[in-house]
Amino acid sequence: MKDYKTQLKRYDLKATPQRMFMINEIEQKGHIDIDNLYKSLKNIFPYISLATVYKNINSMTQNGFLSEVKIPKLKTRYELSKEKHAHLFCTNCSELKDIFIDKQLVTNKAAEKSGYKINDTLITFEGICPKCQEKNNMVSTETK
Amino acid sequence: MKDYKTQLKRYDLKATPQRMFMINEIEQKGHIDIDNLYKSLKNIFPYISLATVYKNINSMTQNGFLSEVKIPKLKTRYELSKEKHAHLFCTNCSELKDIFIDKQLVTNKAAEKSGYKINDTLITFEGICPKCQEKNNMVSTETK
DNA sequence: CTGACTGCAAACGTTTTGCACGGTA
DNA sequence: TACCGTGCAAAACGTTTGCAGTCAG
Repeated sequence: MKDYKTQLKRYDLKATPQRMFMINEIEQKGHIDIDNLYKSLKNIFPYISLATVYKNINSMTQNGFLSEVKIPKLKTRYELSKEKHAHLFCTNCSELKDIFIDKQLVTNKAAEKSGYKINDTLITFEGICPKCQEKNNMVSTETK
Repeated sequence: MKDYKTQLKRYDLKATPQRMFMINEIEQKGHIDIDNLYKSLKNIFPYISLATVYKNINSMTQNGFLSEVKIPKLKTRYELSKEKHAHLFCTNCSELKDIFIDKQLVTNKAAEKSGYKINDTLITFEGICPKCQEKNNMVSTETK
């Protein structure tokens, strides 16, 4: 567990217990949406307000401490900002994972073809994760 | 202008005037959000209801006739479903453009590294479009 | 001690729903 | 003619705001 306090200070945010636990929860889960975050927080702070969760998500997202991850047909999830990466989304179990790959080639190609000056490349791969592939195989074997 | 009527029939949807114009508008604009679509429709159908727009967007999105385009910090925009492509988004003027590039290489790399069976690769490039680059240069030249 | 943060309640904006009428096939 | 689609109004949902009290620095 990293030194969130110092990081928050850098963003002029106070290290309240609610906020500390929010960050901890986001790091543990990797990616989480507002509802699930709120539910987790309720276990520790029964009187926490949804408004507080929103206010903190917003303040931490605005200054770049957190990032939004938007995927079609899915509620927005949040993650700690980290070095550039892509996302893997399992359309079967909804798992969302980071993957670190080199985007340089495809980015260069797009820049060349379009004339855009590209500052960021967002990639989400949708498919079936290894675990779900296994499960599907077991099922199709059973039903033979 | 393509034969929307036949396409709609394939999806068991009736070709109402409202729906036909929605599709036409989406094709013209390329990508559009609910609000702007509603405003355009009002010009032709002054009594059209927002509920109708939502209902049609939903029915046409569910069966794949339309696709959602979600970009961080932006309202969801809709486009006609078409062959796989990526998106270019200008963070200066908010233009959203299609770009047809080969995603095979980066997709293969991700599949190999992760073990996922990848069915779709969503890519959005964020940057500055050629027009805005020009404008910026003119400004910086003027103020020299 | 002071300003930022919290919880609560109300406000606000967006999306969905139910219903009676009208239009497409 | 039979339903699906429309418009309207209300409901439901998600998010933001204002305020008074509390806590971190």
